[in-house]
Amino acid sequence: MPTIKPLSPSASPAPSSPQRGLYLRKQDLRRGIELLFFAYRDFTGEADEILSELGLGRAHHRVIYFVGRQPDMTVSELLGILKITKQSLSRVLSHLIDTGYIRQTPGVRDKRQRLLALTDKGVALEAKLTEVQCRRFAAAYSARGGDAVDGFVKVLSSLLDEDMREQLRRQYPDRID
Amino acid sequence: MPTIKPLSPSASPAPSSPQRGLYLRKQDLRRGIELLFFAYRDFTGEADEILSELGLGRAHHRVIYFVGRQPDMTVSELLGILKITKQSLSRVLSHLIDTGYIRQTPGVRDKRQRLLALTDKGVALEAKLTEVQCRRFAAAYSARGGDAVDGFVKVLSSLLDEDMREQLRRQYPDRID
DNA sequence: TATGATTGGTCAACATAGCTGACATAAATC
DNA sequence: GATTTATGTCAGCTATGTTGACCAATCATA
Repeated sequence: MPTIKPLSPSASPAPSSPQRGLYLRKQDLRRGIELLFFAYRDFTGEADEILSELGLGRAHHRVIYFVGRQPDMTVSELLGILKITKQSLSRVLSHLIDTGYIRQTPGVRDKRQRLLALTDKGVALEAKLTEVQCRRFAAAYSARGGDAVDGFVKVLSSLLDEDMREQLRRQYPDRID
Repeated sequence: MPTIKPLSPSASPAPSSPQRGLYLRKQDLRRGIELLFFAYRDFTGEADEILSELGLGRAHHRVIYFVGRQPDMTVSELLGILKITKQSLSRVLSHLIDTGYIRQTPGVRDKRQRLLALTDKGVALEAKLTEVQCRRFAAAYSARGGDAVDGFVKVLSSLLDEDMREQLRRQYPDRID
């Protein structure tokens, strides 16, 4: 059983020390980096398993997730969220349309647009995937409480690129940040 | 500034409290899911750019990072952390050895082992990459303060698979969790 | 109305980074 | 001596990203 050894010992002052910026020591920053990596990997793991049984991957999940979140979104909007090329999206999106998870309808205001929405089959899969991920988040949130959740959200949003923060600010106008 | 919604009462509420889990609403959980996705993507973006100029990818970064963190680790240990196949690791690791970022020395206790360590060139790259990532974390941590950092770390660690949490508990014996 | 910009799609080729399976070698262990 | 362990390697497959070129329908406007 491989294990990770502790980082080299430090002066390790008391965690409750009033010293400002104590959490900015190199090893604390590295701990954050590592936690983000491991947490992201574990977080996506469960959904990945469900998806692979259906012959789908994480890229399909992202499309299903965001289309489910905002029905009748345009391809442009989706590209703007995912920040991948339209060729990459096309491969995945075409497959989801062919296999009946997503349907397209021409835009009303602008007939060039293809408005994306989940089919019933898509809704069912989205619900299943979001449920396992929400369950993990709910467990973590419950275990740590509202103040921790608040800090979690704050720090994550500060890790974003500035333009992404702006984008999310518009998306969640009533939330902290 | 938009109104900040009270996410929860400060101290652990009674399980029967009507305010319990206010932050467990579906939309708050989805916000967490999305933030984690966007933050992870943005977080890795900067390092990815540096790497691509050197003809390296994120997989190389992970190897360099963890070898730098724990010099003379074995291949098995690295596999246990990364949780990829040895064939996947081999491709990346061989390249890093060929290009002089990592060196191998036979184990002393067990001569089958190949102990991995960074060369000077590897140390320099690791420092550069870790520096940009630490800078981003330091900015986020400073902006939000110690309580937020504390919550961030707590929630992230609760998002981990149980075996991973156990592994990290051994790694950071003196930290919260 | 003619022109140019926008929205979306497609084909081809390529790179990275995961995977499985089979097999090899040296060293440790029983 | 036989078996297990640590590591490496070959071959091939898959998923998901990239560039570049090009096309069609529609919209906006000079």
